[in-house]
Amino acid sequence: MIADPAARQGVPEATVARLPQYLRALSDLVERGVSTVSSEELAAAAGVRSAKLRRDLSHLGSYGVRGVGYEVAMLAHEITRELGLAKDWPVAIVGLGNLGHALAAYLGFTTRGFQVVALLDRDPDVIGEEIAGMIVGSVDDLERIVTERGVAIGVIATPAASAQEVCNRFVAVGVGSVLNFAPCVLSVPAGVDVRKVDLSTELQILAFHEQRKAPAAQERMPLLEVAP
Amino acid sequence: MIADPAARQGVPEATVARLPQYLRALSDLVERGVSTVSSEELAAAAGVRSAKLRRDLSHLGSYGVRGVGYEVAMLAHEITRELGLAKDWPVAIVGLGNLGHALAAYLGFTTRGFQVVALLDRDPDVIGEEIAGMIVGSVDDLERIVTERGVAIGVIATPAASAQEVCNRFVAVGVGSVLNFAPCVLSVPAGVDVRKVDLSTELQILAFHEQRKAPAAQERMPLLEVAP
DNA sequence: GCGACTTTGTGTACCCGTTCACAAAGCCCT
DNA sequence: AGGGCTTTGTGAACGGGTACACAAAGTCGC
Repeated sequence: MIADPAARQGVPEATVARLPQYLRALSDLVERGVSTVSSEELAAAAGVRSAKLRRDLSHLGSYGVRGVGYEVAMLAHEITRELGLAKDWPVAIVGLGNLGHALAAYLGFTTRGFQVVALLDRDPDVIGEEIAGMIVGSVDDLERIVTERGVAIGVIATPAASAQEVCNRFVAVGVGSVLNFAPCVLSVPAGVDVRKVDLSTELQILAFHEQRKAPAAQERMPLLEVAP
Repeated sequence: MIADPAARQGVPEATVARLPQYLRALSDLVERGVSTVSSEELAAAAGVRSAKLRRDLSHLGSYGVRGVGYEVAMLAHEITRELGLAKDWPVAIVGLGNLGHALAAYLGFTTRGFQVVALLDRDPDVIGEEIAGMIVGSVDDLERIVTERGVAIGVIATPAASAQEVCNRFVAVGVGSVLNFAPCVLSVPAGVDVRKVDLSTELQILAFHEQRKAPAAQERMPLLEVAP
């Protein structure tokens, strides 16, 4: 029942990327009133192999009891803390077209660990509009608002042409993490994290695999023969 | 100037995931009228190292001329073909809340290689609405519409509770690739591809890194000292 | 026509992450 | 109290992907 004495340097990036999934699965279990879960069960709920789950959790410390499993509430708490979600992070969203609108609604209601504290757009028709209980401000005030409200994470949902400029302004006033929905690469100084979500990229990857499957009449591909 | 004689078995998954970015960078170059590009330049535009770019392209075949670089239009064409985007893939979107709405608008106008051929929802208030030039149909007609219109790629933007059911129905009528925006894991039979896009997961990963940076008053972390 | 220069394509070494398989460790039942 | 059962945590082997560095291959100037 010792906490985490020495495991505190360096959780692998691949593990970090899966922690949110584990956390979601654990939340489901909490709601269903389950108090204990084995690595096998939790792994199934999160869509991974149990060995991988155990390896991942071992990087956080040694929660879990041999012969029994993990205590759901306690593990959820530990992952929450590890991810830095014990308190809410102030988030600003720039660009409130269709996508920005959806993001504002989604983050405003669904997600724990974050609080949308600013919605900013360039279009005068959009400025002043109320979305998810918050008034859209002008992107001209970005620096002031970000500073005042202590924004640490910026979400960019503008067209690609504006994304780099918005990003630069975010970084200049101390935003350390950027989530980019614009279809372009952003340059940032070292120490700033950028993650990119790109719908067409995902679809194109699917298209690649789909093409391999369908024996469409465009190329010979005697890759493998399946019994008919 | 030989095409691709033997390189046709097995492009690594990591390479496939980057091809869309290369394609986008190449499209930008085409618009700017650039006709030739070196691996160094293209890599910079796509945000990767040149060695990685060359290794990736070598998996497609040997386009590119030593001492000169790659012909932009030709390389773009080859990547397009490799990704299976030579023709448009018919796509269906299920769930037209805020996010589905944004996706429909985005795919309807921006993206090449795909054509939205069906918008489906369960809510009678949404059915019949026009979004991006297309009328929303009833999810009850999913099987008929998907079959009639030859949908190969399904996009799920429903609440998590409905996602698995929609997915099952997609798979049952032959949809081979699913893009899932619902925050849950989907079970599919072998041979079906699922990709997941999850906004809160991305934010949580950023929060993790942000927590490591900010010397917030919650844990000792003398990770690195920067000159003030 | 040839030499110098540029840039690709790749052999090689390395590193991160995954998987296997099992010993260590705790609980439960008798 | 102790043996057997269950499940964790991890050493070790493996595999895919990345980075380095350079030889092969082509262009351009003279």
